[in-house]
Amino acid sequence: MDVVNIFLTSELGESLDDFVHDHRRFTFDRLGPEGPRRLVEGPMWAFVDWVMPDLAGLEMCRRLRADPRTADAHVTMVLDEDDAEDRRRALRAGADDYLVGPLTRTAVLDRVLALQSRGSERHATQKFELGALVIDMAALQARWNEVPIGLRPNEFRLLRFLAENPNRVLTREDLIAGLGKREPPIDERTVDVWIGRLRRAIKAAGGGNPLRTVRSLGYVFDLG
Amino acid sequence: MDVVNIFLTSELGESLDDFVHDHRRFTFDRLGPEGPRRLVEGPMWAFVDWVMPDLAGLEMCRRLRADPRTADAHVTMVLDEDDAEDRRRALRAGADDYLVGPLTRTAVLDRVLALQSRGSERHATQKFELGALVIDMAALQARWNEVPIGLRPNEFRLLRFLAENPNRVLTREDLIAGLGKREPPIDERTVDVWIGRLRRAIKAAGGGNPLRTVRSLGYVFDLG
DNA sequence: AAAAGCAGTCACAAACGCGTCACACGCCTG
DNA sequence: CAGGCGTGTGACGCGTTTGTGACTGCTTTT
Repeated sequence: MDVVNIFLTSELGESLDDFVHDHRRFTFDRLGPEGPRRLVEGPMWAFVDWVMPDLAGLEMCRRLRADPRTADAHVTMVLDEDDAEDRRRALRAGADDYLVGPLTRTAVLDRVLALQSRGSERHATQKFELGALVIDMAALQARWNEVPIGLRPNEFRLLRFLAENPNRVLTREDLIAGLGKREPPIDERTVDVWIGRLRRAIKAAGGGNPLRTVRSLGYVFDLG
Repeated sequence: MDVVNIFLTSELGESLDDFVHDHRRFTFDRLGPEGPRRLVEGPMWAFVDWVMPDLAGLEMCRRLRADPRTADAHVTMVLDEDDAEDRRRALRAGADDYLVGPLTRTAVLDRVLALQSRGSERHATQKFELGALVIDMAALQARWNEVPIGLRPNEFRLLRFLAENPNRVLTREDLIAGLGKREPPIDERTVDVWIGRLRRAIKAAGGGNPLRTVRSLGYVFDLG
């Protein structure tokens, strides 16, 4: 299930903690002058006050838009009063929406729930997570506990295929076919070398050995 | 001097011909169902009616955003009445701005002149900041730690497209398509030369190398 | 205990992919 | 029209990747 991340510029975040506790799908964080503190996954909403302690709200809006981490967040500006000129400026600065009046708990939740129910289409970046191992299909990169694993193209494909069929013995034939190698027919013993290289790469990144050998049959990606 | 290109969905274009004649800085063209007819250089504005003969205005908005030729145009939607829900939909479909009421000659000119004079307050997609790298779409210039990078047009477009999809492997095919090159079909190996030239230009400005090669797949703009 | 079967590892040659250069073509400018 | 600039392409060379055979050590079978 996707987690919804909400960033706020006001103190309201703390008063929402109980709500977060009850609804684990939500995450709240307060926006500092530099933008979001954490890098998050999933849908994001930002609520930006027109006036902020260290920074004008408009400038914050622009920074959120300029920062690729938050470029596609839904930004709602909070205006003091319903002034047409302010509204225009907010939209121009990159806000998607605005909200008039003080930032209250119900106002935030209403807005988020309303927008969420409207099923916004988001580009779902494919990403596997198998314990400490994360396979990022967009960046074509694998990490073990956030440590990048230096994989060669074939090794990456192999790891991906194994991770897609966890807890299942894959024969050498399966693996060769799974990597789309047809021509010329690959010697099955070559798979052993692939596995060896993949294991070494994972170990070099400080990882364990999720690849178990099943004698006379093949290999398994062990989950848990 | 830059020419300002304006696209319209209504018949208004013809009645603006005299104005164009007097002010050679402006170019008007009517938007067909497929998007702009001509490929133009320089700042672009598009005015899209809420209702269009062959296509819903919202769909046109999305197409303008999706088409790399017009992705950074300033899109203003023309609403029939000031409905909050319509406004929201327009903005979500990619519009930068909206305008209530019929599309008249003065309304168009006012809007364009107002936005143009307001140079600094542009939509956020006009300025990226990725660490030391800043891409200023308005000035069509990139800087590394404030040092301008001498980029040729194609290199600028390439950098822009890469920076818009950070941490994501883009195949040579993606890049060719992303730069809107169709005719004649570009040899994929040409992309290597583009990348090489772009890297050299960045290095010449004292910059690092944010462009990572992913062997046998493509290139990534590395963020952080 | 010997023999056969199986997997891990190494070294190496061939193939592959990429960076780079020089050149040709088209375009605009003076 | 000459010259400069931007750009696409073929060609060359280098480093990396990868499939394979050989050797080794462990396990199972006879």
